[in-house]
Amino acid sequence: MDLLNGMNPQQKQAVTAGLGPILVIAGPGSGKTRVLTHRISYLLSYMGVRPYNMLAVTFTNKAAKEMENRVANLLGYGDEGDHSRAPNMPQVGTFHSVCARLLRREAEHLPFNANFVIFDADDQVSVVKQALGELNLDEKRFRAQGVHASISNAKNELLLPETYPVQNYRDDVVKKVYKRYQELLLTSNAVDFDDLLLWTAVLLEQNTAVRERYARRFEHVLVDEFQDTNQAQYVLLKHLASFHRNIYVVGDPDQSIYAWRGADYRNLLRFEEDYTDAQVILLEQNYRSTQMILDVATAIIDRNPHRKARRLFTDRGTGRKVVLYQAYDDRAEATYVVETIAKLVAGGNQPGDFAVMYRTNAQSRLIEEAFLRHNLPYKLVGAQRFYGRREVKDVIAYLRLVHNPSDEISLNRVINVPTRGIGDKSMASLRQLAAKAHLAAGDFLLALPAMDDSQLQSALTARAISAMKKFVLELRKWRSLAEKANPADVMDSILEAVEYRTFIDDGTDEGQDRWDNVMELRRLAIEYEGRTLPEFLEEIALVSDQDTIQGSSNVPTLLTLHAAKGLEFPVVFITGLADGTLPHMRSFEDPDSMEEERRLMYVGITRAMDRLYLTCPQTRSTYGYAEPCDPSRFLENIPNQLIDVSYSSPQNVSRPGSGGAFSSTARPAAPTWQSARNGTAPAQANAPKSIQFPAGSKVVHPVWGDGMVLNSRIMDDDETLDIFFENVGLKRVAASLAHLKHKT
DNA sequence: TTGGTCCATCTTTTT
DNA sequence: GATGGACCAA
Repeated sequence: MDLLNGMNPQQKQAVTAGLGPILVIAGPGSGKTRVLTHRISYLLSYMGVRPYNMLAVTFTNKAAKEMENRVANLLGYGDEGDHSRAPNMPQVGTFHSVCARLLRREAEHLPFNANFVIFDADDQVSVVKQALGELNLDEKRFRAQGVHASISNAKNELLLPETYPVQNYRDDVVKKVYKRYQELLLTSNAVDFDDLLLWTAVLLEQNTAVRERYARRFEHVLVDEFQDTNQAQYVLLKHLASFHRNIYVVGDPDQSIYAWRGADYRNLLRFEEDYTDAQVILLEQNYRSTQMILDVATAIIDRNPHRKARRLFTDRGTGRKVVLYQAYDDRAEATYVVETIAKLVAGGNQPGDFAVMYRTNAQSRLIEEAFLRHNLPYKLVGAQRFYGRREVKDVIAYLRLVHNPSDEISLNRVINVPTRGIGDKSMASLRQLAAKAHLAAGDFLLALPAMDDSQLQSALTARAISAMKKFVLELRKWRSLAEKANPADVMDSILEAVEYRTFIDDGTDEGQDRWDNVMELRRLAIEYEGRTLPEFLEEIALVSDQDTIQGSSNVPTLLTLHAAKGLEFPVVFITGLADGTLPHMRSFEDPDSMEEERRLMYVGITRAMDRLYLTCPQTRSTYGYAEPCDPSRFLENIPNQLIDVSYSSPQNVSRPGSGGAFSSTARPAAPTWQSARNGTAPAQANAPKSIQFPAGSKVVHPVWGDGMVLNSRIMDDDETLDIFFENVGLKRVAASLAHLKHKT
């Protein structure tokens, strides 16, 4: 059988396993996606399963698309183009998109209609704020973000407002807000991310007919990244597979990094308990990394208690030691990363071989700046950045309102953007009038031109009424356009009518950037030619950060450790390995969270194929201010023989636990891509060549404060100083990095 | 109602 | 060092 060519016995077993529940525990790089796609092809080609009777679920669109392409390829459809609509393809989708589709189809059984919009994280917080306001609750005491997190957690555990447990006053408040929150969503004909899962799970649980229909249809249900499912997802999968019981799940408890989102890797254990006849298959051989990298990964993850010992082995050879680098500060760290990449590119690596990973999004900034300083291109993974932009949200809100005028969050967002004389007062009156008429504010607004002015005048000023009427005329125009035109045409009509460019592009660079973002959104809309506005809206509501990764450009990738899951790169840098960053300080108190931080590091390490660099700064910037920090405690767990200590900045720095000192060496010079390619390195532009701080000078350091220079010399085009600081003692610093000032 | 300024808060991770 | 809210003058 061609499908099994080149597979190891465990992989073959996993692909050709019989019927019934199957649990595949797949370590990193063990060919998990390959097994899943081959399993699907095997069922279709050899077991006579019809595509219609199969469902495959992933967490990101990117994973779904990749699975689709690989299955299409195996089935001989070629690997080009969009196969999601091909007649012989099974349904492959993310949890959220599969649920959205199901809910639209079954809307008659639900308290909203099939045109519902999907509220994103910002929208959700706005709704919570509105609910808090209506309930007269102190928003200082009950932060909208926090209350929303509680509601979200409740939904992930399938708790409804009625069943929300109350043990203290705050619970009581959350329960009330939760109830009002759901009402507000329904008046907006909206659901949030969590609702997609929650409503689906509840519908399948409570409506026997619907459940039976889907359960009979899906002879085979396959799930990727099962360790990241939450309770809602677990339950809805269970219902979908309840008739045929052919549920095939693939996961790795060591890569569970979404507990904060309600994921529970114990679902893997629960699976074995709920399906006592489940076959369990272990994939242990790693095809990705060198043994050195796997040993470092094992050293980290082995410290987690309650962990079943698992081996990771490879036949890829020993490989090179992992490089550990301590930089003077986070800026120097970023410089080191970029210059090392440039050097390796000069040595023959492709720029696209590299990934730079970090714990928090904020850390990307300095890395980006370092790339920009060296005039080197990079790509940053993060859809949030784009869709979170004000101008992008504005335009999307217009489109959402056109599609679903009940959407009050979008209405509030755009009604006065650009300003058209309809302020908070007028909107409050409008909401009251709408509530009296039992209509959503937007629906009431649409009906407003037909109403008797005299009734309205008691609540609204003539000016407001006329402004609203004018807005309604536009809205109606866009709505009729949306019925026949492409999403991009609707967008154009809106942008022109409201003169949006004049509004956001003030001629400054930032204004130009804002307009560029709008045009980028338009470019995405153009791809939806021939498809409908709701399809466009649904897709942009459910994009994940990973979905924005473009494979084509040959440049380094910058991404969070979370976004790195499922990916692999020849060379990986994990940056910012400082205690408080990784592990994050918010996890210090909670042993479970600390275990998850460790898994996060493990995920990062196991992305690397050939080479791994671990870097940490001695100071980091928080809130814009620099503060000293210690190396990550996780670094202590890596045996010395696996590590090569690279150049460090010229300071005496000790690794925790090792007691060793770093030697002081030159820093590499700054190249550009072209010069990196040619192997020529121009001299560093801003390195001082003469002594600026002679012995005896009094200096001020931004972190360590006042000190006196004991010794000063030029080394490799930089001034190296030994300084005695009043507060922290003797330090060795590089003048180009230390931001020293003469004390006056 | 608008638009300016000033202040607090924020930073974990995201479908 | 960004962003959103509160506050205030016109």
